[in-house]
Amino acid sequence: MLAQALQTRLVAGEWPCGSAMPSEQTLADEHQVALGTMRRALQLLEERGLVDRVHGKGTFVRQGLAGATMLRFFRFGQTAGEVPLSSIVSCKTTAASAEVATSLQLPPRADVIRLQRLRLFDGEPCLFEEIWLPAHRFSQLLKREIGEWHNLLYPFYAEVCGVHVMRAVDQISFAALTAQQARQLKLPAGHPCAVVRRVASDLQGNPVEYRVSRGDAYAFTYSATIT
Amino acid sequence: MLAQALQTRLVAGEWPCGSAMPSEQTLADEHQVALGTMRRALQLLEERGLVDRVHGKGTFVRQGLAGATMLRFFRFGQTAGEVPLSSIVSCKTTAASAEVATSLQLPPRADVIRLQRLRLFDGEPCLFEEIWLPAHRFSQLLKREIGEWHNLLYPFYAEVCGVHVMRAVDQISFAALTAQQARQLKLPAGHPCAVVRRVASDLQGNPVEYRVSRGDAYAFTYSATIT
DNA sequence: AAGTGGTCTAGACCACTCT
DNA sequence: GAGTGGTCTAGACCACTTG
Repeated sequence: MLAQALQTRLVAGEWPCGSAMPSEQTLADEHQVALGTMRRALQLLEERGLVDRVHGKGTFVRQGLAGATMLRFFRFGQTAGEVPLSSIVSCKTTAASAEVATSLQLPPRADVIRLQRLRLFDGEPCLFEEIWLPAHRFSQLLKREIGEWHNLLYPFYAEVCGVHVMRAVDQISFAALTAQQARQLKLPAGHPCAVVRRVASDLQGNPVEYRVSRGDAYAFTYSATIT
Repeated sequence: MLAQALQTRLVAGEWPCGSAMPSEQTLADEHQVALGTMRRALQLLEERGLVDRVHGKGTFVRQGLAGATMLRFFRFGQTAGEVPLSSIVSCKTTAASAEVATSLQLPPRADVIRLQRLRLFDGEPCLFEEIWLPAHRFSQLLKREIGEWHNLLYPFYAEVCGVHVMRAVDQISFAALTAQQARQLKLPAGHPCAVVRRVASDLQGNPVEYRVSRGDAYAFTYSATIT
């Protein structure tokens, strides 16, 4: 398939994230196919979320996810598009647990960076996040002061470590808060909470972040459409 | 847009649910466009979930949803594809509450059929459902004995009332069980439960069913992908 | 004005399904 | 073998963006 050949070139990094690809005609010539065929292949890449096509401008390699997407699961009263403040609770390098190693496709007890982060709305804690990152790809992160970190991590990963998050899979379940989690969220221990386990991946499909977010179950909301 | 013109013919009921549409060439002639143009229009209709295209056979108007889809939100130990048994708890005609009338786009206090249904796995109750249907479209339902009802309601709606459910929007939240709900599910009152509010619509986009399903929050699971 | 993607044409050939 | 959708070609013209 032509689209697959194009995707291989793209994933190999031939065109940097955010840059414009060659025009349809140029690519068609390079692959020695008709223009219409190349158009169809590029449309497939757009459907797969790998590129953005803009009429009159060109075809661009996607930049990556913005990162404010966790709040689509909760209603805390924030207005649309508003990003809650973040507070890094802890940040240290450690050995991956079995759960973390499996999720990140790392060998057992591999080095990972472990973050704990609290997200605040109106000064009140609303989300408690634990985040694990493969140490070998994120070492640059530790050279930055905590105060320099952005509220949105994904663009920060791209800027500091060159890691572009292109895709995330969220697994939602439900549990009771432990005493430690409850303390962070200023809720009683045992309070019901929604748990979102996320594995984020880069363009090559390699997992680059494992994140577990917890928030008040009664603030949870989500909509899904079946067709 | 050509696809819109085709969709209008389809929604008007020109080709019955499940039947084959005319071939690409025939449709292209009817609309006086080139074959390739009609192909793309049909591909759009397939992306919108209105038709199924089968290589070598033809293009078919979609039958509607099967209906076993509520269990994609829960893990009760059932094996894949297995449909849990249903037990109708009550069935009566009543006046729509504000919530129900709004969801079904009916005038206030319009006549609706109200069902209560328990879904069972291994003899144990796992889901409690309340279902409201517009009385004017589902009057045939009341002429059937409860024992004749199928476990899957959507194909039953189609068979008995000619109503084909093509699309459903699920709104998920969490709450505590009321005493009555808890009794049905054999759980303690106040136990956390996942609530799925569903509005199901037909081909024309008219809402035809409003359903609220409740199950043990600790059995809840769902996966979503962000791109 | 030049370059881009979006739509459309009028064919050709291939792969699949059914009788 | 007849009929279907799937892929591809080699153009034409239009709409949008930028210098």
